Amino acid sequence: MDDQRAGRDVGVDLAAVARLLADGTRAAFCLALLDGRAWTATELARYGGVTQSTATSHLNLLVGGGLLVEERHGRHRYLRMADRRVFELIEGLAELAPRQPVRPRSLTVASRQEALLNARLCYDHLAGTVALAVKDAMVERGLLDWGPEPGLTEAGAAWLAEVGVAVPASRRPLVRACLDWTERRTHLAGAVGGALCSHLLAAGWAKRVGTTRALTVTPDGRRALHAHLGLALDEPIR
Amino acid sequence: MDDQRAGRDVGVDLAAVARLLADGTRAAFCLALLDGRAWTATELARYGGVTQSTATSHLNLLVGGGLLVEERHGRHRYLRMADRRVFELIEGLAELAPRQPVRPRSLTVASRQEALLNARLCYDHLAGTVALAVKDAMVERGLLDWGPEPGLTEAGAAWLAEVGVAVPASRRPLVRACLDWTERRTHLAGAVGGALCSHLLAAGWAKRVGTTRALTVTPDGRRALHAHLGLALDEPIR
DNA sequence: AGAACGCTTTGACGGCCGTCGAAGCGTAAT
DNA sequence: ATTACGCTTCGACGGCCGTCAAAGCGTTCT
Repeated sequence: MDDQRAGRDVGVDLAAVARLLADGTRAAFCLALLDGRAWTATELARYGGVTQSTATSHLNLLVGGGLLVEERHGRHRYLRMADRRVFELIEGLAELAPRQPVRPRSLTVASRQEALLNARLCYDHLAGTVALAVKDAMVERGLLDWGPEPGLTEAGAAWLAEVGVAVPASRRPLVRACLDWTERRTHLAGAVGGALCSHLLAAGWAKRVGTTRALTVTPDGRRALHAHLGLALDEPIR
Repeated sequence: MDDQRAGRDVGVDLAAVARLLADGTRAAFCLALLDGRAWTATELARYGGVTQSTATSHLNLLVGGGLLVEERHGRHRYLRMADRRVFELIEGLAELAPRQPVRPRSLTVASRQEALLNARLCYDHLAGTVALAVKDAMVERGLLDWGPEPGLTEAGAAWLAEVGVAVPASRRPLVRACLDWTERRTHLAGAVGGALCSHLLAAGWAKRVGTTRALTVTPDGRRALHAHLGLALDEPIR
């Protein structure tokens, strides 16, 4: 009997899916897409540090394997996660993955990494540990509902007005939960998240680090967050 | 700038874990180990259709990567899943994996493991033909959603309460699809699967056969399954 | 003591696949 | 029309890794 090869005849090809994520570049793409947004092929190529041709072949594989879905608009190819199950798969992998304490090649790179983990832009809102702290504090104070369907409370609306955050009216949902790929928790997105982040920058409470997506909270910002949210942020390690 | 390679410096090495499962032989090993038992290296080699030396190197990788744990007893090397997270990872992969049509198994092989095929423990829940029958009946009665994203319906929650199954609250997903390596189909896992199985044993509806993973459904159990699910189980062939 | 068994090590072979540059194609901007 | 841009295709290179046979080591059986 060729029952000997039974293991290879299993009706499900696990390895085919795993192989899609077994490459560093493709894994990096998926980690980037964990933010739930749609990225263009070029953005992903740059993020992964590969040429466009390389990115194209990777993206073909990921789309063909059903992990990503694409939308063509003009000369752009937008890519996003196909399914909630894919999010969960990536999360499961991340849980078991070895954490490499990021090997700093230079001090500037190291501090930039630090800043990225601490606070950064995710689309148009705040991400990183600071974002999580802000969200937690807002939930704590009853400004946000953070159940299965996140929303802004009345107290939250009043608080925004008091702080001076104007939320532009749009069809965009007020509050959304965005998954953070460094912390693997959700932070505040949606119209409120965007407006709050704009205010942080406009009021000089946070500044962008160079041209990257990294942010630093200014001393003014720390004072303001403490005053309005009772938040005590540590000095960034420099 | 070397911000270009930002995606590669993320502190989590997803690809390292995925690479462990990206090989057909290693994937076959993991599918075999999905039954929660400890297999010897030789059993796995035979199951995967490779030589012992090949199996050794694969097992070293899987143990080194933290997916499996080993126990040495005399000249035997026993291997089993390291963690519940590993089970869930494999299940998650199986959900997304391409399905190949199952080719019919020979009668001799089919009758050989009749007892195991009928009902057995898979990790902490029920597996085998009985498990499939239970799952199918639950889906039939609208107690479970069994689409791409399996879930418990309201009727399902009510049914559990009526039957007397208490599902402990945890971060664990309520309902999961677990791949059955004998049937090549998915059965009920997750918190509900575990709780249901506990109840079967606690209520005397099923009993373990000796110290193995095999189960028999008691007459009481058959009556109960018929009453609650309209399930007509045949007498076990023995 | 001797034989059988389970597993590991070593070395060599072969194939798969990720990478790039260059050229090509279609869309959008000027 | 012309240019720029985003993406794809092609061909070639190179490295990684899964595979086996054979020899070796330690344990258990007779």
